[in-house]
Formats: sequence, C-alpha cells, structure tokens
Amino acid sequence: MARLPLYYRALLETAEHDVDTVSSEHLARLAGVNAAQVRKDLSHLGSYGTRGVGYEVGPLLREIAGELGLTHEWPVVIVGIGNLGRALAHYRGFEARGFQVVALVNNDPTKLGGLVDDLVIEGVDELPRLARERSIAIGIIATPPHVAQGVADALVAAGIASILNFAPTVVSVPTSVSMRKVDLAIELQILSFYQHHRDDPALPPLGAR
Amino acid sequence: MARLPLYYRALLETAEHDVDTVSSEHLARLAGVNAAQVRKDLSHLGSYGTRGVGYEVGPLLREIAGELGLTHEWPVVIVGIGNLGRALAHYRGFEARGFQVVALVNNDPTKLGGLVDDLVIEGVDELPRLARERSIAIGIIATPPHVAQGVADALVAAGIASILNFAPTVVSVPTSVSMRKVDLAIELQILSFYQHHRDDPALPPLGAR
DNA sequence: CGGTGTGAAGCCTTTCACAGCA
DNA sequence: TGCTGTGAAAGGCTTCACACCG
Repeated sequence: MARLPLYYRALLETAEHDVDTVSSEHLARLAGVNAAQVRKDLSHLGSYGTRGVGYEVGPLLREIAGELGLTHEWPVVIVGIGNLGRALAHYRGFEARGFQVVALVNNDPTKLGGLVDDLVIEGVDELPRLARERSIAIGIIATPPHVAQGVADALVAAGIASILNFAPTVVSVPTSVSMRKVDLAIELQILSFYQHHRDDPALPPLGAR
Repeated sequence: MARLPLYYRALLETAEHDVDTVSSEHLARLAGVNAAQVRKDLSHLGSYGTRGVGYEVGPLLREIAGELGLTHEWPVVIVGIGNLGRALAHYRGFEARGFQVVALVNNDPTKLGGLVDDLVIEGVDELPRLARERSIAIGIIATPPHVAQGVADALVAAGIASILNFAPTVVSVPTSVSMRKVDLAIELQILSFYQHHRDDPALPPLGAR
C-alpha cells in the first residue's frame, strides 16, 4: 500500500479547491497512476465511493489518514548531523505531514552539545533514554556509510522499530523492524544508466519506466 | 536493472579488500538480494563468471561501470537552493560516484548571485545557456512543490533529459525524459503505516518488506 | 565438487473488462 | 447513464532446481 500517501496528498489538494467529490479517474491523474488501480486500492479500505458519482473527499481523507496512522504526531530522531542531517532537521515538509523532529544524535565530539534550532545534539548512548522520554518511534540515519550499521543496531536496541536509511550501504535489521532506504548516488546512477542507453532499441520505451 | 548500482558498490568494497574473485552468493549477501538474482542479472551482461570459481572482481567492475555509464563524469545542475538543495550541493557522496555539481539555480532574488562553495546561484532563465556550456545531462529538483512542474519544464526545454525530483508533488514530463522521484514525507508515511499496523495479522510479515 | 547459467514454476502486481448500483 | 467494485487475464519479476562446465 505504498500508494496511499499519494492519494492522501492528491485528496488534500482537491480538498483545498473545495471539491467534495472525485472520480477514480481524476484521482488517478493527480496521483500519476492507473484508474483501475485507484479503485482496487480504495476498495480494500471499504466502500467509500458512490457508483455513478465518485468518492467523497472528506470521509476518504479521514479514512486514509487513519489507515496511515496520521491521526497523531510521530516523533522522529535524526542520527548523523552532517549536511544531510541538518537539512532534514530543517525540512518543513516533515512537520506539515505530522512528523516532528524531537531529537538529534551525533557522536562527533566537536558537534556534541551543539544546537540546531532548539535541539541539543546528543550522543548515541543517549538513544534509549531519548526514545523512552520522547516516545520516538521513527529513526532517520544520515551518517556516513561505515557507521550506519552500528547506528541501526543502536536504534533497534533503543526500541525504535521504524528506520529511514540515507546512508549508502546495506544495513540489516531484525525482521521485526521496518526499514526504508533512500540512496541518492544510486538514484543518479540509475538515471545515468538510462541516459547512457538512450536510443538503445533493446530497452523498453521511457514511458514505461 | 536498478540493482546494478548495488552490485557496483559491493564490488568496490570487495576490491578494497584485495579480493579478486566473488561468488554470486557472496555478492548477494553484500548487496542484500538473492543469489539466483545476482547470477541472472550478471548473465545479462555476458559471461563474466567462471563455473566452480565465481566472478572476477576487476573485469566485472569495469563491465558494470561501462553499463552504468560511469566511465566519465556526469555534470549535474541543482535547482532550488533551500535547505535540501544546499545540502545536496555539499554532499560528498555524489562526486565520489562520478557526479559533479556544476551549476546552481534558484529564482529567489535574495539568493540570486550568492555563492555556495565556488558556484554562483543563477536564475532559471540561464538554464539553457548553462546546460549547453557545461554539458549538463542531469537536473535535480529541490524546490517547493508548487514550482516543481515549471522547473521540470524549464529543464526539459534546456535539453536536460534526466531528472531527479525531490519536490513532494506529481510532476509530468515527456516520455523521452527519464525522471526519478524521492519523496521524504511519503517514505515516513509508509513507515508510519507499518508502525501503525504492527501486529496486524492481515499484513505480510515484516521480513517480506 | 563448487558455482555459474538458465529453463520453468511460482508469485505478486497491474490492467482489462464488465456486471451492478445510484 | 456514469462510475464503482471486482473477477479474470496478462504481464513482470523472483525464486527454484538442475544441467553443465572448470
């Protein structure tokens, strides 16, 4: 159900335009997917559509928010306060979507105790306490690759079971933990691959990618 | 072939350890995928393995680098110099992988002409000239969502056919252009979804995700 | 033997097509 | 009539299993 957030965003936009009903086709265009897929996805949530009319924006928004667990704030810790970590700490898009950065962790002694906005940078060994005191459920790894596995282990040991990993390395976690990866260099390499194979007849047309 | 960069990174690591032969199983562990998959993927590049022995690290590395188009530097332009854009401009992981940020673009008049490292921030209308003079093939969009579509159009008009989009909105480009998306809020929402449905028996076990 | 290369099976996701309801 | 909800078909990707080779 990785598409629910897309529908959610699309519905928020339509709600802003004071539209209170959308067809699967309209929603599909906004989310950039197929209309049949929208209907199938939404049917899994129960019947929120009216045949011949479409879906009611308000109720559907509430249903999806509930499904995604967006009815309350999620406290987040960022580990690794380099360029990327600092940028993520400042990123407005998180709070707008219900995620609040409540702790910063970095083991570099020169940064320890420093401030980013109102947050003190703390050591990795403070993770268990921070996680407990601030009810942290999500950790973001923005460290160099060679310490990422250790950080992941520390997050797991602190009871944080959802991890977003920006470090360009393979990190393994217990199956009870969910982890998502964002690897910027790999994204560029994939672009480079297609750029390099432009006009390669053996490749599927670009529209299909 | 979105896994080639993973193999590439894994092979670089083994090369550092002065190992010159790897089995598909070893490579699979390093890349975090299935061994059969490694063999199938690599067989598409031709036969670089020796039965009973494994794959020769050096030749395989060169072959993959060639396939990914990593034999030369790729000049990159970053559009949108907010927190994220600035962090990306500083990000070391790009240059280490053959991508060089050669231009910064931002339309905010208060930032125009400013410097980030040695690069001058230029206006969007300079894109065609920059793309031509600096042979830019890849553009990164790190703007707020409401201007992302316009920026994408400008990139395409400037002849840039590979785009990495960080703006949290759906952007459409001609089928001749390849675009990849990284949406940080959506990644967190997906984590939130699984966190919210933890212990939900209707869901597949976490290991399968 | 050990490990690659690969047909075939299995699985999961997407798309089609249309019945059925407002 | 218009659009949802959904079985069935199609397609793509992953995994298995094993023949074959060094």
